[in-house]
Amino acid sequence: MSYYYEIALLGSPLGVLTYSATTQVEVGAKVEVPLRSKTVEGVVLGGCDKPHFATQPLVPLPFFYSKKQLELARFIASYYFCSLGEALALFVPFAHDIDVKDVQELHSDITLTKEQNKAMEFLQQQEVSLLFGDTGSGKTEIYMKLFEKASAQKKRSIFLMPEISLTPQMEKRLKEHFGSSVVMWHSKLTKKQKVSALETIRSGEATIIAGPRSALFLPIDNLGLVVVDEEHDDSYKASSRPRYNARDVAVYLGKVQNVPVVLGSATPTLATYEKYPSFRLKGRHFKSSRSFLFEHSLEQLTPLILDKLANRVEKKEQSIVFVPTRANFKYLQCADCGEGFECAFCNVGMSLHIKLNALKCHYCGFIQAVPNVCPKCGGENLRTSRLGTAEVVSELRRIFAQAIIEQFDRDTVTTNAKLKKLLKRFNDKEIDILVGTQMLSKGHDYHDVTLAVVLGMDNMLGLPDYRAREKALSTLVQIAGRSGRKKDAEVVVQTFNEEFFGSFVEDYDAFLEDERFYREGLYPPFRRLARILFAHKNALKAKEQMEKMYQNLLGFSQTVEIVGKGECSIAKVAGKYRFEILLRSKKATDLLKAIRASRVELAEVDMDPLEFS
DNA sequence: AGCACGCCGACT
DNA sequence: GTCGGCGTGCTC
Repeated sequence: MSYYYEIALLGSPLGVLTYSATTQVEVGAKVEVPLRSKTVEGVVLGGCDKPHFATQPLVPLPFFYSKKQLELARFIASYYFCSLGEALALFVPFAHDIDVKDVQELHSDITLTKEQNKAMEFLQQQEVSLLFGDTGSGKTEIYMKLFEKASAQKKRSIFLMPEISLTPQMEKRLKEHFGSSVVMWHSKLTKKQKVSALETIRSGEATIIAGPRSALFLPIDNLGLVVVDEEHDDSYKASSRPRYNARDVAVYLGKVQNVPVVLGSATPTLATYEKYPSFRLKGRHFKSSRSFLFEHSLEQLTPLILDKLANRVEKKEQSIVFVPTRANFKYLQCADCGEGFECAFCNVGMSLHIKLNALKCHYCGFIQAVPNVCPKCGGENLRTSRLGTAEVVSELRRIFAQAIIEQFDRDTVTTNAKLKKLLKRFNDKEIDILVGTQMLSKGHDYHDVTLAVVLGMDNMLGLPDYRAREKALSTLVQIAGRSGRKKDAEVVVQTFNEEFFGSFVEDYDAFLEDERFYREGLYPPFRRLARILFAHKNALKAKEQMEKMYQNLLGFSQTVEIVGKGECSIAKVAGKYRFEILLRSKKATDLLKAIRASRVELAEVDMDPLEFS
C-alpha cells in the first residue's frame, strides 16, 4: 500500500512535487526527499492520487509546520510572488506536535505615566494600531506593560525590531524586568543557541520572543500580541526573495492569529499613519532641551562645525556626526577629462577607501588598486567627491589630535562584539566623537551627547525616490533623538533646505499632513506599487523578457498603470544587466491579478518596493 | 577525436 | 536554485 503526497521543497523555487510513502504522513510534516542526485527537505502539503509518473519515496522527519504557519506561508508566496517552498523556508517548525506548557505570567515594577496608560488602553482596544511617540517618550515601557498584560491572559508576545545590531541592548533592557521570560531570536544565533532558544519557547518559559524579521516565523503557541518597534525602518523589507515586508507580514499574522498588532515609531511612515488608528504620545521624559541650527553649506566640515566640535571636546562632552556615506569618498573622477571610475561589473562609481588603498564597489564588493593617473587621458588630477565617514574621521583626528574619534559604520562595525564594545566605550565616555552612517541613527542609546552634526541631508533629500522626503526627515529626527538625553544639546544640520527640515524636524505630525498632499493620487499609500525586475548577464535576454511582460501587461490597462519600463537606473550589477517595469494601481489585488497573468521567466516581482535603483 | 565551457531545460 | 545534457569550439 502506497500513499502519495504533494511536497513543497524548502528554499526551492520549484513548484510542488509528488512523492510516495508506505505509511500515512501528516499534513505539515517535514520530510526528506530525493531530488536529482541529492536529498532535499520539504513539507507535506497534502495527500493526492497516484500520479501517472513514477514517484520516489519520502522520509518523514520529526518536525511539523502548523496550520497557521502554512497559512502565513501561503500568503507570503502569493502576495510576494515566490514558491511555497521559498516561503516555508522562512519558518521554524515545531520539534514535537504536542507538549506545550502553560505560559508564565510576568510581573514587573514598571509603572506608566498617566499619558502612557492612556496610550496603552488605546492600543489594547485596536486590532492594529500605531504608537506614534517621540524619541524618549517611553514607548518601550508601554510595550513591556503590554507584554505583561498579555502574559496575564496566558498569552505570549512577539517583539520585532529592525536589526540584529539592536537586539543586545533591547535584550538587556527586557531582561532587567522579565529575566529568563525573554528570548532573543535571530539568524546569527549559533546552532546550540537556537536549540536552547527553541527549548525555552517550547517549555513555556519564554513569554516574550524578540528579534528582527526572523522572529516572526517561530512556532509560537498562545500568541497574544505582536509589537513592531521602529516600524518606519526599511530593514523590515527583505531585499531578496521572498521580498516580504516583516511589518506588513506581522499585520497579516495578527489577522491570522486574531491577535492585536502594535506598530511603534517616532517617525511613522505615511503608510502606517494613514492606514491604522494611532495614539500620539508627545514629549520626552528627559528634562533637557534641544536646539536646531541650520547651516547653508555644501557637504563639508565647515569652521562652524569644527568650532562646535572643538567646544564640546574642550568641555569633555560627547558629539555624534552623521554622514550618509561610507568610505573616504563616494566617488573618484579625473578632473581633466571627466572620466569616472566605474566598477567593472556594475554601473556604479567605486568608492575610495584610503585604509585599503583601494577603490571598492559598494554593490558587488569588487576591489581594485587606486590609480595614480586617469586610465583614459593620463591626467594626474584625480578629484574626490561626496565625503564619507572614514574621511570625516581622519580629518577630525588630524584637527583634534587629543580627542578620541571613532568610526561607526558597516566597514568598522563588522561583528556584534565590535558593536557592543564600541557602544560601551562611547557610553563609558572613552570616545569624544562618534562618526557614523545610518547605523548611528538606529535606536542605540547614547546617554550624554550634547552635539549632533548632520551632514549630507541634501543628498538624501535629492534621491529619486518618492520617499526621499520621508527618509531624510525621519533620519534627521532619529539622529536628533540620539542627543540631549541628559544635558541640553545642539543639532547642527548642514543643508540648503532649511525651510523643509526646519518646519518639520520638531513637528513630524505636520510633515505627515503635508506629505499626504504630495503623494495623493500618485504614490503609496494612496496608490500601490510593484516593481518587476529582469536581470541577466545577457542584456538582450533580460530586455526581451521585459518587453514580453510589458506586452502582456497592456491588457490590464483598465486597472493597472505602467508607470515606466526600461533599463534600471543602475543598469548593471555584479555582471548582470537589469531592466524593470514599474506598475501602479489603486488596489493591490489588481496588481496581483495583472502580474499573475502576465508573468514571464526572469521576472522578479517586488511588491511595495522601497528600492528603486 | 577529446575535452572545456557555457547555455538551457528539467527537476516528482 | 542547481544539476546534468549537449552543442560549440579549441587543442592534441
